[in-house]
Amino acid sequence: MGVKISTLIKPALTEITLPNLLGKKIAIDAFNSIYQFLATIRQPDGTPLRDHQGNVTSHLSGLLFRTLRLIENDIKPLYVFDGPPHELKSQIVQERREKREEEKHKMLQAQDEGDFEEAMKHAQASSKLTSEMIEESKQMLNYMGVPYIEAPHDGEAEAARLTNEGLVWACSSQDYDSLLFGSSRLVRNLTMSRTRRVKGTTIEVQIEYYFLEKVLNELKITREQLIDIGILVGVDFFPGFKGLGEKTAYKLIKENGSIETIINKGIEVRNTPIEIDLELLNTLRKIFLNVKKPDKIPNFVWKKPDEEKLRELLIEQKNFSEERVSSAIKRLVQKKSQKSQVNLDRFF
DNA sequence: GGGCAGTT
DNA sequence: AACTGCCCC
Repeated sequence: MGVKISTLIKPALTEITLPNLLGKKIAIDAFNSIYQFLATIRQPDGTPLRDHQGNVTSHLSGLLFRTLRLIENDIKPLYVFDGPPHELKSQIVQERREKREEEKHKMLQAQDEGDFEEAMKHAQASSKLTSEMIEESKQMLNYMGVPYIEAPHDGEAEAARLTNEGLVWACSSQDYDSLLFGSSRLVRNLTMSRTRRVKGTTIEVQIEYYFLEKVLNELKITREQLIDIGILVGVDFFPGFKGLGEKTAYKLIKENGSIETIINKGIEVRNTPIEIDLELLNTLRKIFLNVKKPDKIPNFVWKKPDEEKLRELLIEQKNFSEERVSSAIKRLVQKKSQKSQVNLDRFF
């Protein structure tokens, strides 16, 4: 659950395709990506893919084939995992845990009643990434020869830092938080652009590219003000204010400049004055503005896959079909076809 | 989400 | 070649 500013920053959106990212290193928010696979790769009644022992394997299937797709398009993925969370995040995490429990009940109920569509909805909302899933994802990436790092704290913060240090070209996540962390470039929907079926209707899914400078120029605000907007609507470290969405938050910041002014003027939203402890406000801003550097500079390389280990993990342990794994490995090892460079100078 | 085969 | 539907584990 990232910061809800999608409508606000839409005017700064640039649509791109995979060939536009040819040769680029991309820091992928691992947690966000793996969670997405776990939530979406399911049978029509909401049941995820499982191995013979009943362990969920949806995340591995998604991660394997997505990563493969990127490599085939000459994109260099680097997965960034979350490190220990900030103490302010724990509270929000607890709330999400409770919400998941509720959703699980609703899913089981819907399955009993035979309402598969309803079951699917709640199955997705009750998805939980376990530490085992994280560990085996790392292991598989290792065998694939794809690098990953663990962030000092927030994965998106580290991905933003890597982008701004020039160690990768952009970061990729479905959430917009990396922009608050100052990332100059954010890529969303990092997948083959194609039509997808959502609730009976087909929609075109395009890769989205956001350039922070363009976002700030369009909105005519500073990054500090973008962070204030985030705090008002809610971020991973603070729930925001009830009834205060992105439109109102933008209007308030545009008119008043900062949260302090809003507080001082005693501005009310839905008959409730906006109040936040100034020390907390300062702490929240610092989380986004002073991203901690890791103790040692991350060193990442893309290697040849370990075919034997990959086969052992996926075929023997996770019961993937031999044919699928063999073809995946073949694609992984094969010298990538030379793709024509698509000039994007006018955007970048 | 992505592979793949069957269809137009 | 584009599109649809089913399956993957």
